[in-house]
Amino acid sequence: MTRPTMEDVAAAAGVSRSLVSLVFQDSPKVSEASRSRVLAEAERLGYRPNVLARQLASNRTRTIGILLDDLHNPYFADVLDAFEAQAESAGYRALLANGRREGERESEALRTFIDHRVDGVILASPRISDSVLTSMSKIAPLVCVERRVDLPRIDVVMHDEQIGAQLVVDHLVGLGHRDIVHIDGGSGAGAAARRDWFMQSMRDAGLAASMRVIGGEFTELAGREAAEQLVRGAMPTAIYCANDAVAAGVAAVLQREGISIPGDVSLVGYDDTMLAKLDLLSLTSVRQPLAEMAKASVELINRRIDKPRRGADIIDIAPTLVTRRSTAAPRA
Amino acid sequence: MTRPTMEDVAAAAGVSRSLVSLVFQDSPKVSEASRSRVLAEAERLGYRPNVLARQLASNRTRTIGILLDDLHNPYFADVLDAFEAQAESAGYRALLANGRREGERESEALRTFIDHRVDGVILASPRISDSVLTSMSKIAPLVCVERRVDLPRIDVVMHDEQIGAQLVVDHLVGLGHRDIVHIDGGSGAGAAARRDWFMQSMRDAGLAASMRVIGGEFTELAGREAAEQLVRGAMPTAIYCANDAVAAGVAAVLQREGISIPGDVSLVGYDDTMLAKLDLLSLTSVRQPLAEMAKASVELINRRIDKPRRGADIIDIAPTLVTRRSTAAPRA
DNA sequence: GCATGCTATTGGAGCGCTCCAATAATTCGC
DNA sequence: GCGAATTATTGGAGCGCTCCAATAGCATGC
Repeated sequence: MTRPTMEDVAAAAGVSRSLVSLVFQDSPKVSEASRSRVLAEAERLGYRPNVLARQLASNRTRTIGILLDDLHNPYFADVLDAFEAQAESAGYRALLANGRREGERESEALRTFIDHRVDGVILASPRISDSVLTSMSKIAPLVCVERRVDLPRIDVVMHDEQIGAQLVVDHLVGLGHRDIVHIDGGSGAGAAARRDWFMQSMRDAGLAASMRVIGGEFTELAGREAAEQLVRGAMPTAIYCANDAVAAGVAAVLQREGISIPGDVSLVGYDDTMLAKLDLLSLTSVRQPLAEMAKASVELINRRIDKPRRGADIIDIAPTLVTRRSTAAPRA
Repeated sequence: MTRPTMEDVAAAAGVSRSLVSLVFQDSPKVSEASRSRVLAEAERLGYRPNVLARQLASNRTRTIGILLDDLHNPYFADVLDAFEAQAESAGYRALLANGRREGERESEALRTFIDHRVDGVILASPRISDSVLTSMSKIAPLVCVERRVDLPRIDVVMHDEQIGAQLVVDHLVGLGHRDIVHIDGGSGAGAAARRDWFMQSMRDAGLAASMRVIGGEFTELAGREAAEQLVRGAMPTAIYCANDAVAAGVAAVLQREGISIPGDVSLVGYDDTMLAKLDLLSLTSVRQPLAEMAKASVELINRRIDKPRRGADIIDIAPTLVTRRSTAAPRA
């Protein structure tokens, strides 16, 4: 299993190793004749450049690390798609890691990225402590997505929670709902902002009196528990959930109780994941502008590579609402 | 952002670079005094070994590539968990890649792994052509999971489809079902085996006459289409789906038609993904023995590193059935 | 025909590490 | 207390590449 090196290709093509190197760097100052001869020999020998050696010599890996909090959450599969595509179109290779919802594991993965000399790291909803983030940010450019850190050299990309809340409330109020409950994400990342903007939007709509918030978490189980509570007490006409998983839990309880969606209650989720698209749920949900967020993130990394000591940027991008069958006008 | 090297640590600790190298390899032949001095200086300088240089010099990366067909399918998140954990406990680092259900992309990702000199690659349900597999297998050890290739040097790990089918049929027949429909996975990987063993199990149960198969695919949409067909024709008492996504599609149609699960029809899925666990579905499903499969895969890679020219192994591992609320005795 | 300015090619140093053979320091038996 | 055996440390070559300064080749202009 010993593989050919540049030296071998050079010898076969009757040129120097340097020339072969230039060919594989797509250098314009190689004659057409040499280029094609080298490529032909490389092909014949089955030569592929050794990325490790290349990276070591050039001190540039052209690789971005993408750290995802939880690959079990279908939302992160969407995040991955968008970010991987952006990294690639900017000429980077993407390395993935799975944080499994533990700050400790995430820190470990971040260190692994740094050991591999990635040019930058994108952290999606990270749980890593500020102190680890700070020390790592001195070594490589870091971008936090969907977590609003306030640290000297770390850029942040968010989707605009205020607009998300407004879209939901406007949609529901437009349909005629007044009695709206929000099941929140508890202490999860972004949960507080989501809840606060819901309340603000309700107040703006003049519905401060009829708004309610139930404590939850970003899980299906939390959705079931919150729904049990509602079923036993006063049902609203619409339920706005912290994410799609919560909405799935709510739907399960409502179905069991014979409460129809959207006939009796309208249901709204957040993140527009695969769950929302299931025909079983067909859930109205807020879609994050992942493509734009990804684009902004990669640009921020490029900017920080050029200018490492720049102050931190915070970028907010507007989400959209995807309406499906889970919302309708309330019963008259 | 210039980082300290071994040389710097050696100078600071007053020893040679070789000694520092030995310390970071956990060599037993370093005196306790030197070891602690070196580690202290490394810590003080914030030194971390350059993985690239290490890998280049040692010609061993201690890294395994894990190639997943589709990160949007929650099944692969489970696969990832199991395989990543196994790789790590065997002392490997795991690199991930997302094939996005396209053979071409998967080939590209496989090449990237190979360029990075991974010690081996685990391919989960790959769509890569046999010719690419063959040529890559000459460069690095490859293990195919859940795809039964028959190529000289490529080991295969499968879960046992025959047992899976038997578990399902035995469970349903045990509950009293006789009229059972299978919605198959069409041309998807493993679909044929799943269908064939269903038919065989039905025959073994003496139900050859009442078994039915409907053509489908491994998607929710396919499940809805198949269910529409059943609703318009003769409903069975139990439906066994090629995977959980298909079952979710079936459930959506049945719910809309007011057909109760499991009151009117029992429903069984496959893969025991997050979908099956949703309370909304609470789906009886076949669970693949991912931990064992992962363990076997890593062992096969180790064996092939030691003995590259070994014949190909095929390993089958028995799945289990997870029963939930979607199955019950048929109406009398 | 010869300096001039090109462009195409080359050799060598160096990236940060590992590994090996050689050397230095320590321990042990008697 | 001395050589042998053992243990700890070192220098140097080499992994496969990039990058730079130096050189070779070659058409121009006069």
